[in-house]
Amino acid sequence: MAEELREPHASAEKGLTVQAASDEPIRARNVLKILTAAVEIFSRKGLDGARIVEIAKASGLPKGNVYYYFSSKEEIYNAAIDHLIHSWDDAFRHISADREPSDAIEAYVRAKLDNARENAAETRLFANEILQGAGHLSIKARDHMRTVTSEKARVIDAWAAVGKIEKIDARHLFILLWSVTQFYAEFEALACDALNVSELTAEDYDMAAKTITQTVLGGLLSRPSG
Amino acid sequence: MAEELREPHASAEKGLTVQAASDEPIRARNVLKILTAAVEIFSRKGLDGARIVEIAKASGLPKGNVYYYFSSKEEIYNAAIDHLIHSWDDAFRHISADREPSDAIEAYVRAKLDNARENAAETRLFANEILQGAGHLSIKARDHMRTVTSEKARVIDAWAAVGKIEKIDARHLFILLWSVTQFYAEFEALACDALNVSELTAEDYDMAAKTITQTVLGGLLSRPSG
DNA sequence: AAAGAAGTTGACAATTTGGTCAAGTTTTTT
DNA sequence: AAAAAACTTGACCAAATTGTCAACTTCTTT
Repeated sequence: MAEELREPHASAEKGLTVQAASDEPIRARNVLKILTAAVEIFSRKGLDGARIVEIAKASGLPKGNVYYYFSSKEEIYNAAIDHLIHSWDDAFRHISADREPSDAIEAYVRAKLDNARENAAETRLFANEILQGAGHLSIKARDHMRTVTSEKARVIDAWAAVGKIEKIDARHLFILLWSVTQFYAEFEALACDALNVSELTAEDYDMAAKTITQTVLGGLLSRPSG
Repeated sequence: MAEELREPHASAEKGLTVQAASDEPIRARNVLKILTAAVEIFSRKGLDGARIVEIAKASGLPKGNVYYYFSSKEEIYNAAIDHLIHSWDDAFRHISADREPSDAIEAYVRAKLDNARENAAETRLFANEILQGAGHLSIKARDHMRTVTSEKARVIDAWAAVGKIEKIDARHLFILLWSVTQFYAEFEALACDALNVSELTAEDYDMAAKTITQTVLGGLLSRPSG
C-alpha cells in the first residue's frame, strides 16, 4: 500500500451544489459547473441521450477534467437528480392547516410557478426522470414524497371537514396543481404556441397564477348572482 | 443502368400505421411493428437516447430488416411523431359553441383522459418531444395546433360573453386541462406515488375525471349554501 | 522555497452504435 | 414453373462514445 492514496472521485458529498466557494473552492466551483451543465443537458436528452462531451463543453471544462470529479456519466446523473426533491416539496409548506384555503392554495400555486420559472432546467430534469419511469429516484426520496403527500392530503380533508372547501379527492387535486404549475417550464414550447407568444414572460406566469387560482378556487360556472 | 432498380426505402407513406393488412400486407404489418416498438422506446428515451437495436428487438425484427423499411433512426422518429397531432386535437371537438359548457368540458376531460390511458406511449412520446424543444414537430403541425387553440379559445370567450361561465383566460385554461389530463400517462410513476397505488386502474382514471371536472367547473370554495 | 497534494489536459484504448450489404429466402407476377 | 420483385438476415464497417492515463501545471502546506 502507501503507493496511491489520492481519492479523486469523492463526487457530490453533502450540499456541494448549494453553496459555492468556502473551504474547497476549486472542487466546489468545478463540481457546480459540471452539475449545472449536466442538469441542462440531461433535462433535454435524458441519461442515455446526453453525451458527456456535451456536458463537458457546456461546463467549459475538458472531458478528462469531468472524469476527475465524477467516475461515470451515471454518477453525474444521480448527483444531479439527488437534490431535486427538496425544491419539489418546498412549495408544499404553504399547504398548512392553520391558513385559509384560498390563501394557502394561491401561495402554493405562486411558489410552484416561481420555482418552475427560476429552475426550469431542474423542473425539466425531474419530468424527464419520471417519464423514463423514475428508475433513478431513490426509494427514500419516493417514500418521502409519498409521506409528504399523504400529510398534506389530510390538510385538505380537514378543510373540507369543517366546510371551508368542497369535498374533494385531495390526491387528485394535488396532481392537478402539480401538473399545471410545472407545465409552463416543462413544455414551454407548447405553452408558447398556446399563448401565441415567442417566449414566456413574467406577465405570462402572473396570468397563469391568476387563471389557475381563479379556476381552482372559484370554478368556471357562474355563481348564482343576486 | 438497368442493373438495380429496386427502391427499398419507401417508408411511411400515407397512413401506414392506421390500417394494417390490405394491399401490402407484409410491409404494412412490419412497418406497424416497427413504429409501435419505436413509439414505446422513443417515448421513454427520446431520439438520441433510443438505440435502434432496442427498437428492433422490441419489434421482433432483426436490425437489418428495420433498415429495409426505414433509412435512418431519425426517419423512424419522424414517422412516429407525425400522427401524434391528430389524437391531440381530436378531443378538442367537444369544445363547441352549441354545447353547454359543463357538458362540453366534462366530455373533453374524459376524452383526453381516455386517450391518454389508451395511448400512453404516444402521449409520453409527445411529451418527450416537447420537453426536448419540439424541434421535430413540423411548422405545419404547430401552426395547426395554434389555429385550433385560437379557434377553441373563441368558444370559451363566447360562453363567458353570454354569462354561461366566468370570465377567464381561455388559453391558460386549456393549458390547465391539457397538463392534468396528460399527467396520468406521462408521469404515471409519480401519479401512483401520489395516489398510493402500484398501478393506475380504470377507477383511478374515473376518479381523476370526476375530481378535475368538479374542481374546474364548480371550484373548491364552498358555494354560499342556503 | 521545497515538497506534496490537487487539478489539468490531450492523446489513447475499448466498446458501442448507426448504418451497409451481399447472399439468401419467400412471395408475387406472368 | 420460371422470372421478377419483395423480403430476410447476419456479418461487416466506420464513426461516435465512454472511460483511462501519464505527463504536466497550479495550488497548498510547512
